[in-house]
Amino acid sequence: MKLSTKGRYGLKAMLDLAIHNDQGPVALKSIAERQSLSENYLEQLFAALRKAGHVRSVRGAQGGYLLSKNPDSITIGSILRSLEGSLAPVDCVLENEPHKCDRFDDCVTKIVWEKIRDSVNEAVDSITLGDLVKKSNKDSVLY
Amino acid sequence: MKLSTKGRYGLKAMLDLAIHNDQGPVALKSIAERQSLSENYLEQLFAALRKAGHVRSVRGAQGGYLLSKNPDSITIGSILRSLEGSLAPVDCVLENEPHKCDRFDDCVTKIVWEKIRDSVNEAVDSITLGDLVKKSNKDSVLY
DNA sequence: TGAATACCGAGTAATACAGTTGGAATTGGA
DNA sequence: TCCAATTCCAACTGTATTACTCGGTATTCA
Repeated sequence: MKLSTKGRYGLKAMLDLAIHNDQGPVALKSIAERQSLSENYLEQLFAALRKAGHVRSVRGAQGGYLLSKNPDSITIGSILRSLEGSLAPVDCVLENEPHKCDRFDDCVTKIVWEKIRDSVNEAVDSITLGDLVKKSNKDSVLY
Repeated sequence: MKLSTKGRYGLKAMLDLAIHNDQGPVALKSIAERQSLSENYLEQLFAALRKAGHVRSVRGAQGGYLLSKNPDSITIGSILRSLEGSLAPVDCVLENEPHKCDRFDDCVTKIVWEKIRDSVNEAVDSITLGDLVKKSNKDSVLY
């Protein structure tokens, strides 16, 4: 039940971006340096975040990434799901296209998986990127 | 954020055991056959379940496993945690010994990880094995 | 024009997962 | 008393996933 580095690094990077967003496009290089992450790896994560509509890019010199929405309207859940895929604990209760097994209709353990899925989604959808920005100390590198 | 087969198979097996528990020791072979699982693999899972105090074993011919407690007092959470380890989404918010990073005290994303951890634990601890037994159709193999 | 950037696809080393294998110890029943 | 059925245990192994790296192209600002 561990999150992969995609979700962990991606959220850190999005928070970094949100904090520096008002200073024009933020280059991945600067995020990578501040957060001690691989710039090359961040490229992959931002490709997914861009496809999900969370960020938009500015190419060329002095380019970088900008949030495409207000931080208050970006939930942590939408960020994590765009990077990790569904947060469902097993494939048979995927939100969109559940991978049905032959016992699907009579499965009792499914109750458990659905409850986990729903409570995780509820938890991460109840926090926005804006919430985290407000809680971080903008003058510090520590967040 | 997927559960491994340990948690999935282990819960299935525990439910199977709970349903057949009143008929004396249940051999892993029979659980494996009913649930289409590897008997050898189940051995590993039951070693963990035994150490956690959920089942007790009877060795020798006609031996097998028995629940060591009433199904109503075994939470799904305690089963899953004994098989999967902590259900925390990242190591820095492990319940017992958090793996602290150098930004631990000022970390904002930690808020998210703690919330996920707590809501997963709450979800799985609110269901007992007894609840699942009551919901399964004992006459059917389908559960 | 050149440096700085995003963009893209493929390659790779390390790790974790999902078992298998071979045996030893125990016990009930023929 | 011995055999078959079972738990118990510790390696071993193939496969898949993760967490990146690498090399190159496209774009844009100064």
